[in-house]
Amino acid sequence: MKNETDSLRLENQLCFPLYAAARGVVRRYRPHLDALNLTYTQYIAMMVMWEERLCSVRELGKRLYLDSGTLTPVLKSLEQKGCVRRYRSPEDERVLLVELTENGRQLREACADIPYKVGCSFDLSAQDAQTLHRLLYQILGQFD
Amino acid sequence: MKNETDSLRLENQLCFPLYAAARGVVRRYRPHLDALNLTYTQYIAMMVMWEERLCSVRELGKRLYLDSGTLTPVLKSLEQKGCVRRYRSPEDERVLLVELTENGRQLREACADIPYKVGCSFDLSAQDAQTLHRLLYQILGQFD
DNA sequence: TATAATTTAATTGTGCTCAATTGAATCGAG
DNA sequence: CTCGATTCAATTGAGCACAATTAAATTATA
Repeated sequence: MKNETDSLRLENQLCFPLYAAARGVVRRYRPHLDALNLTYTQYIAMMVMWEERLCSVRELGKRLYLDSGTLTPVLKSLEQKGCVRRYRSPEDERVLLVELTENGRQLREACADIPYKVGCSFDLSAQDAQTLHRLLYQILGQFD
Repeated sequence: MKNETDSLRLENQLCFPLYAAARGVVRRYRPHLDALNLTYTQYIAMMVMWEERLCSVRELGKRLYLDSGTLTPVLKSLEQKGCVRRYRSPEDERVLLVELTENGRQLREACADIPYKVGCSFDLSAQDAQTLHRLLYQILGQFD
């Protein structure tokens, strides 16, 4: 039987373990990404670029649930590293297109084993991972 | 049958929905916390204080999976608002003790309905919430 | 067509996260 | 007791998250 006291206990919140686990998992990626001179946000942005090759900032933001305030500096940094090109769409000058470069494409091979390595570092059964995946996307679906 | 191509797809990662869902959930708290002039990090710090009343920065950090670089400014801000007091332990001057004030205690009542309100805004069955909770703590347990 | 509304990305400012470093206090081995 | 190691919090610097604002381009409407 829950009351106000229980509801404000840290361990009864969903937000807390969610937030802490997310940061912890990102921390596990860091050593692998450091070696490739990538931040985590740059990495997930590149994941979209590997799938799309050409993509507007807006589309990228929708996929990643991030706005231009976050993406603009991330994409500028990726451009400086030569992973993407950025240019205004000729059809609509408001739209900034981001395009994968050959350099960026090659980075994908270097990243190929990261998910496996990080995945192995977690003691989570395939069944549990799948359940977690499903529940997270169920939550994410409510942010559209 | 998975290959490198699949493993680097955004939607096959666990890290991505975890991170995005965590931020989305925190965003749902924001309007409620804004009304009380609290940030999310201040809020979870207060949750520990409501449970402990007196707690070192180190213990707080262990509970929240945060270090002093994050906590120091958060706790200073909470002190300025009059929610906690901070003072060095007489037994060990290295240790900074954080103590709940009467003001801080009263804040708890004002926060009492936040978990319920936020919880209601998610379409997640009690069963699913419990499963998610279990899986997240299973992951968190690997960060100790 | 003129202008009002909308869309898009960039910018700005505040706060969080984290790694690395610093400095003080304490502890432990000799 | 002394010196080196450890512990603890604070600080610093880099990068991310996000709300709010700005400016330009486009679209819709009167």
